[in-house]
Amino acid sequence: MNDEIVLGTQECVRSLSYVGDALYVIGGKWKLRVIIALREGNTRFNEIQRAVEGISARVLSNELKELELNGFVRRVVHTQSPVVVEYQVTTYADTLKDVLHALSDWGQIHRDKIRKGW
Amino acid sequence: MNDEIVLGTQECVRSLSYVGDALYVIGGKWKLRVIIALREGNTRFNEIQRAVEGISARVLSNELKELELNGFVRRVVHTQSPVVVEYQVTTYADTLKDVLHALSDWGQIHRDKIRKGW
DNA sequence: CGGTATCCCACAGGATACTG
DNA sequence: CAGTATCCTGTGGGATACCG
Repeated sequence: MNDEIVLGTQECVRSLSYVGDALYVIGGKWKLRVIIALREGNTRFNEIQRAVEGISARVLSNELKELELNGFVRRVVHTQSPVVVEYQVTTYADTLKDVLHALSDWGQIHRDKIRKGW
Repeated sequence: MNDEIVLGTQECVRSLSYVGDALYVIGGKWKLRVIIALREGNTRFNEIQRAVEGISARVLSNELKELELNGFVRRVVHTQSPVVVEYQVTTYADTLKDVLHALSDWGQIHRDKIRKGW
């Protein structure tokens, strides 16, 4: 088995377009980070903002709306006082598990490479 | 085995930063697409440009330079006439294999979801 | 707490033209 | 073919202030 050549040309062409689709929804600087923070167990707005270092309230607000539109997040308002807003990851966000793992693993590989000075 | 809860809090914190690192180098609209095109077997500048739909020469040129800086690509000039410039993926780019697969698989999942109207 | 409103700007990246 | 040069625009996103 040669696992260097993992994709034939046809598969690559399709891959190119699938990856394009993926990047379209989960690309950008913040989307995946916010999802990770949510999966980490953060549900409240300010909690998430603290978890995702560097994100502003405005941007977080926008990201959460988009994530909701794309079915990754559910916004739940508990109307009993005190009124509490919760952001819950949906099961659909779980489908990103492999992507998240792969990226995290690779980030680790890359960081090591940098640290060792190549 | 509960594979819904895949990461503990500590792991997630680290994951967040690793994914951050990863996105820093391979984030953006074009990087992964260019790498896929290269892995697909395209080596010449115009070939790559044709494979990566929508990318302009200016942007492709920049992306290739950055990818070279990050060790994903090797620029080889064959000085025998006719002079030919080739872009070769390095073995380091192969470490992205899992990321690419995960993204491609997920893109497919997502496209299906959209197609079915959720 | 959970946001919104405003203002602002750097920069990714598009369009087009041109070159050795 | 393999780019570079120029010019220009959109928008992602930072800073700050404010609100119920």
